Amino acid sequence: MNKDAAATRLLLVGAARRRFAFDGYRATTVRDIAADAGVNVALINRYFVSKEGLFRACLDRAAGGLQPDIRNLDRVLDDLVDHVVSSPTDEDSMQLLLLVRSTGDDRVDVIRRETLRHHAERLTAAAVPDRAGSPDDALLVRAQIALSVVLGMTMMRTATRVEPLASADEALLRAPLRAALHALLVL
Amino acid sequence: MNKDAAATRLLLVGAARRRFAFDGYRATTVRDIAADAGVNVALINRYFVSKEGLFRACLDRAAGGLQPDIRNLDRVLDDLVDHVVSSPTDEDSMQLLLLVRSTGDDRVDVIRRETLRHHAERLTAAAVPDRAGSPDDALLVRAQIALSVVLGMTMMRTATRVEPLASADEALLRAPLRAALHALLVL
Amino acid sequence: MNKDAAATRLLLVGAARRRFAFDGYRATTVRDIAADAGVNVALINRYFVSKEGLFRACLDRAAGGLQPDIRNLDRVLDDLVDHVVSSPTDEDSMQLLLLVRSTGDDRVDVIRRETLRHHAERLTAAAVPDRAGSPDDALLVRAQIALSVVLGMTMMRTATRVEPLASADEALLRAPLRAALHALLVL
Amino acid sequence: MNKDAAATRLLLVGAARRRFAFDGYRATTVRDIAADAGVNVALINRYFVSKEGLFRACLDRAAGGLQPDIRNLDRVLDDLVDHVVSSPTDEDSMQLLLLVRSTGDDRVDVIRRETLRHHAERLTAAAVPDRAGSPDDALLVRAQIALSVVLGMTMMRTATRVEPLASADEALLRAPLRAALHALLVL
DNA sequence: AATGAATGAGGTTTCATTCAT
DNA sequence: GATGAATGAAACCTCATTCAT
Repeated sequence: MNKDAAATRLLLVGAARRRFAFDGYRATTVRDIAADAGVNVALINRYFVSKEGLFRACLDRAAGGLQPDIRNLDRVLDDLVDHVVSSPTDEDSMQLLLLVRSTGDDRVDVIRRETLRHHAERLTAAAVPDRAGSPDDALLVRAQIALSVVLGMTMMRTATRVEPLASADEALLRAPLRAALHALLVL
Repeated sequence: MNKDAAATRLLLVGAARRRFAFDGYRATTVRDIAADAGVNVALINRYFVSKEGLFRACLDRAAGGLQPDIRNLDRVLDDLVDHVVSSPTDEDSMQLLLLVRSTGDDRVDVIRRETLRHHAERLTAAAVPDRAGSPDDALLVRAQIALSVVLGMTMMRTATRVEPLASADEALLRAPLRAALHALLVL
Repeated sequence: MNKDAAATRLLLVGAARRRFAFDGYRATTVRDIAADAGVNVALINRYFVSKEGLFRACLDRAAGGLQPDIRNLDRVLDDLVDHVVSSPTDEDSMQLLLLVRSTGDDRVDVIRRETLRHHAERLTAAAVPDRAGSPDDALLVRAQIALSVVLGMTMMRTATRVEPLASADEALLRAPLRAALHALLVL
Repeated sequence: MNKDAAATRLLLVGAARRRFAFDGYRATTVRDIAADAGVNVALINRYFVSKEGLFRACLDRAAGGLQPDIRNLDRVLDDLVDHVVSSPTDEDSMQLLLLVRSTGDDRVDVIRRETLRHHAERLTAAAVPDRAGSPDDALLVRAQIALSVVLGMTMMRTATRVEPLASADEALLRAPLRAALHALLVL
């Protein structure tokens, strides 16, 4: 019995992120999460009020990752590629998946969409620094397509687990992925 | 009160495809599907044994779509692009989404993965006709990344509905999407 | 297995009225009610949406009873007395108890209070027919005190079961009860 | 952080009486009581073993109130009337309510019934002093009906809050209430 | 003595499925 | 063949209580 509340919360959020990202919101039960975290189910409600509250907490942390705040487009592309190639193993790789997992609650949906839009705006800022303030739709669409690539691949590799993509070596992934992103973001 | 069994089955599969693709497997209830189809709930079990059986029937039909059986790579790329731009409105646009919706049943998962792999092989065949019989992993990976692009965008447009991507005009989508696919499949 | 929906609803409402009146809203579980009615628990939600919906349905029926729509005050007093003396055995005797059982839901509380007030107004109309339209507070208070007597005794006899009151013979109850009501309503 | 155990107990019993009387036993949570008392929840179990133990402690104190140990019937009637008119505000007014709040535990029920019966006997002693030792059922029933009046009105005024009764002025209540009690207890 | 963390039992509700007409 | 009724399993959540500090 661990008597550290903060640690327990982290345990729960960690377990929840994995389950939500991998199995989807509806398919994961709070008992699954609690079992993974090794704590009692009731603590989910105690600390996060509801299953949805726990999901929201996962989103909050997820919003932190995938932050390309550098002005160097090359570095940004590298980050995106890194994000994908590390996907089945890395902790952060599930953050993007969380953003497409629906809970059925409208307020959560709004947060999800805003977060995704925010990421896209950051990408456009990196791609066309001089027009950073007011990106037009054409640019945003390109950025969001780029995010779609990352998202689609992460799904295929982690959730759907299609071979050979899922267990493909880093060497096989980097070149084509970078080519695709390059075609989208470098004008 | 439709006395034509075959027609009822079609009605159910149609409604189920929409629901499964859009809301996910767990989030859609058989009552939703039956209501959409305008038939009695019990008929789902009568005709498809179980909810999972209905999903399997949707997969069977889904496997039929997205068949690039032409040897012309240009046409194939056009088909993929068409698939995406028609996504929120078109009936067939949800077929790919079905392939990433998990049911929790392992046997269904196998079918899903095989279908996706099959699609990838067809894509490689179109890309490199002379090596059609035995594609190497590098080619398959490229094809699956291409599918990931289509898949990721379809999710963003239909399920997640991120703007401006979701309601972007065809004119804004075609060029970047085609560029990305070109970078992936044309060597 | 009874396949008559209307009959099942009646069964449930009947069992619920007894339980709610006797044990109180919070103390009665939907499983208790379903067991008493001899039907499956899920039917409560099917037919009445929620436990609270079932309670509301009980209130609706309860509102029908205890209707002294006769202009003869003597008859009205007799009715009230009858209501009390029949209390532990009679079906209708629990209707007044329902009106003081709180659910915690504010909307239900409003209904309860309105129903009680409505009963009081009817009583005043019987007591002072010529001022039926606009009873003043003094009259309403007297009527509500009379209702309190009926209510208090019903509680004591059915829920609390204090002896000798609970099993007191009709002969012992009528005279004092009627005297009290007379003192309240006959000016 | 009160270091005085006795004071903490009083705080808890006070808060519990209010909650139990007003909301009922099942509807009040031990956390509510602890919060009202401003102490930690675990102390309820520490000092009173269980929620039921706390209720029992409330009953013990409640038994002390409403003691018409005077031989003057007029004074006794005044006390009863006072008890009712002071009901929404006064601390002691909830003591009678406690006596009709069931916990579901049979042993507690016995205590409750005995306490109520005891009160009735005291009333008969005041009404007919010469037969104080062995009251017959007819007298006890009259006394218990009188208690029912007080109880019913207290419920209507505090728990159900029916208007105009709940906020009726003392002047409007005294006369009819005394008339009813007089009809019951003065032979 | 007091507190916050943790637990387990039990409550309501949802939902896929089966039964009977 | 089709329908509404009925069922049981399981999900989320609440809450009294116990544990460890």
